[in-house]
Amino acid sequence: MTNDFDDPRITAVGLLFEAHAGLSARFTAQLEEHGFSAVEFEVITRLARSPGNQLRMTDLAAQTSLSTSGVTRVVDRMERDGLLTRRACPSDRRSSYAVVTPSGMQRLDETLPGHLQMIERWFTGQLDPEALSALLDGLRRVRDAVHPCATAGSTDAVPEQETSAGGAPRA
Amino acid sequence: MTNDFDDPRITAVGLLFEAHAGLSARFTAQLEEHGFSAVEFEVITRLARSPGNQLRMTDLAAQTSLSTSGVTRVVDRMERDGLLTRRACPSDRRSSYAVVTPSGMQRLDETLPGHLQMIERWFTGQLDPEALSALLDGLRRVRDAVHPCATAGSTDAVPEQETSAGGAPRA
DNA sequence: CCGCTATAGTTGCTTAGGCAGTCGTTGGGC
DNA sequence: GCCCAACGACTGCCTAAGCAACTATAGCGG
Repeated sequence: MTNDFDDPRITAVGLLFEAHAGLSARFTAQLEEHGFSAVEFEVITRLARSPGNQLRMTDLAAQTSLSTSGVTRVVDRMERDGLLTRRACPSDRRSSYAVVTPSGMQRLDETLPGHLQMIERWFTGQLDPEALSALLDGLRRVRDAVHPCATAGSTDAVPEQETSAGGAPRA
Repeated sequence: MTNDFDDPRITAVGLLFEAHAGLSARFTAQLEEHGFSAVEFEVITRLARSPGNQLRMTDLAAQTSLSTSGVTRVVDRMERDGLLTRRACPSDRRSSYAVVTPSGMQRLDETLPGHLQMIERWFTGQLDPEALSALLDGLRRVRDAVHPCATAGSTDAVPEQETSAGGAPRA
């Protein structure tokens, strides 16, 4: 059999993907304790850090890796659960906003500290500061290269904010 | 609003997840040109690098991040497409092997060079050697920490092989 | 040797999410 | 002011995949 499967490039990808999968699993477990799926948590987080705790559906789709129909459905669920509300956009009657409800903010506040602990425990705390920053530098380079322009979202509205989870200002 | 959302830990995770998402998207596009989904490619790769180009269904489930029922269905599809076959396990009549067919190997051989190019183009080639190895070191540390023991798979059969995509021997 | 528990694989049911098509809205060209 | 292409959101239909239930086998204890 061809041994191309042992190529170091494959190994590298394997490492990245497994680290991602492992972290995802840990996070998912903790988030579920608070009634969030990973997607829901991402959605509510993106909303919560946006001005007015709201975003237009399309922009939300751009910032998450969901399609617009995916966003419609997630917001449906979260609205049903009382975490979000839809609000009509006054300036464009086609658009609507997804807004975090007080109850949603509360759930998020309850969830966040634990989530940060998980990140520290399984990710950032695993490395000494310089190793961590080397890792992040590398990731940033890769991220910028593959940047699907998907995560950037609402690009014309906030051109320089990049990803906002890995935005230039502090990353 | 609480500004915990700007926490550098969140940023770090964002970076890792976005790099992953971006690479996934690139790879998926290229793999689809050869008729593979990402999952199918992972499955056939794991099989192809196993002795005899085969694995028991359970071991395959352990090595991929699929459940056993997930594996059943993927193998169903790939068998239907002529890429794999099921073979009864002589020593345990409950088990069955998934085996890569010659046709499957051929498709894989056609796909692999392009895939390696994609990896190089979007990932490993983005960094100079030392930055890359720093990145990989960091990822390995994280991966080992979160190691879900899922990707390790067939642990009792091949205890030291780790993940085989990021195995110790060469990673 | 018999039965009991654990294991391998499959299947029914359910949910998530994508694509493509629809409907209402907008804004530019004339 | 009118028309039409583009856009935002939503819905129908489909596939993927997980959980739990089920079947068949294995291997151990008595």
